[in-house]
Amino acid sequence: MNKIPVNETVSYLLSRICKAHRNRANELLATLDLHAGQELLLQQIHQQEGITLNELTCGMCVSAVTVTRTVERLEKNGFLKKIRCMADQRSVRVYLTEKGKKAVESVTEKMWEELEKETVANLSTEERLLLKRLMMQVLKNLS
Amino acid sequence: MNKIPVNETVSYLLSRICKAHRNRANELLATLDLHAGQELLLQQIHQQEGITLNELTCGMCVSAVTVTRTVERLEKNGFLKKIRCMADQRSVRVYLTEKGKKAVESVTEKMWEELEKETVANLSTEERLLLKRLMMQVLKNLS
DNA sequence: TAGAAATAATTAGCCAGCTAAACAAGTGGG
DNA sequence: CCCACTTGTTTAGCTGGCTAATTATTTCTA
Repeated sequence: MNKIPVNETVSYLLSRICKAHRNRANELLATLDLHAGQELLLQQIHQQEGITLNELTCGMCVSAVTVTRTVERLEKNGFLKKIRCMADQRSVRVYLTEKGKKAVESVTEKMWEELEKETVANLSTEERLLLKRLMMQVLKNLS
Repeated sequence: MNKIPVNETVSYLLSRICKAHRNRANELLATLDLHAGQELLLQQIHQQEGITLNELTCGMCVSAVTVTRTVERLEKNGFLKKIRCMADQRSVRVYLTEKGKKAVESVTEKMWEELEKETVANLSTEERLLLKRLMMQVLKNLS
């Protein structure tokens, strides 16, 4: 490392992209009454009805607290409901409401595809694959 | 777009990397008593003594509220001090303390370089340049 | 010159993220 | 069986992010 200025590093570029990406996601999600991160949680629940908070914590790679609170807010807004598990009283299972199911559909069609389209715009198919490969290496480095 | 599963998109990969990168940054910054984002703010101030909050807002690409609050916390923790500008009573100028100046040095040597090294590990010089180019396109797409 | 418009910062409240600690339930070994 | 240990969730409090509204100051226009 030869003292590259901070603002010319991959890290700096990453933090800038992260912010821009998240902001764009939030813009697209606003029309669905959702916040960045919630949509992925809803999709996880959609893939596994009755998933536990613990499973969500692992699947989302976030802390248990974050899951608890996000789920709380989504329940309050009518997207899901939590039910304590009778087989294991420590566990809470989560189920989508009709509103939640509709939201998941909208997330996929109106939000995620649009976000992805914008994110990889002006990149050829080859460049997209290349970008993915490099990014996977970065993710591996940081995990 | 041919209905790529969400978890195979560049966007999803991005959000995962963002989280991992930010967490790693926070780990490295914890020893310096700083939080992700604060270090870049301190560096901006270091580059321009007496920078205004408004200039920081533009330079950091964040909201004025975020700058106000982060600066508040950094002042409280002794890294900087704010002084209202006499020429324009609306403005606040920010100056690093000795503690703040030392922190900026440490940020560069003990945190940012380490983070960058880990982020681009296992990538050749060519791959790094390529990654930067592709990422710049992504940033441009999202801005 | 006076008042409207613009500007800089702050307040209030919402969000996802985190660590540490606490609480309740479950497990397993002596 | 009993209790130490583990597990799942929640509480408490901190952070950077945001929007909308507010306050004080400055600028601009008629």
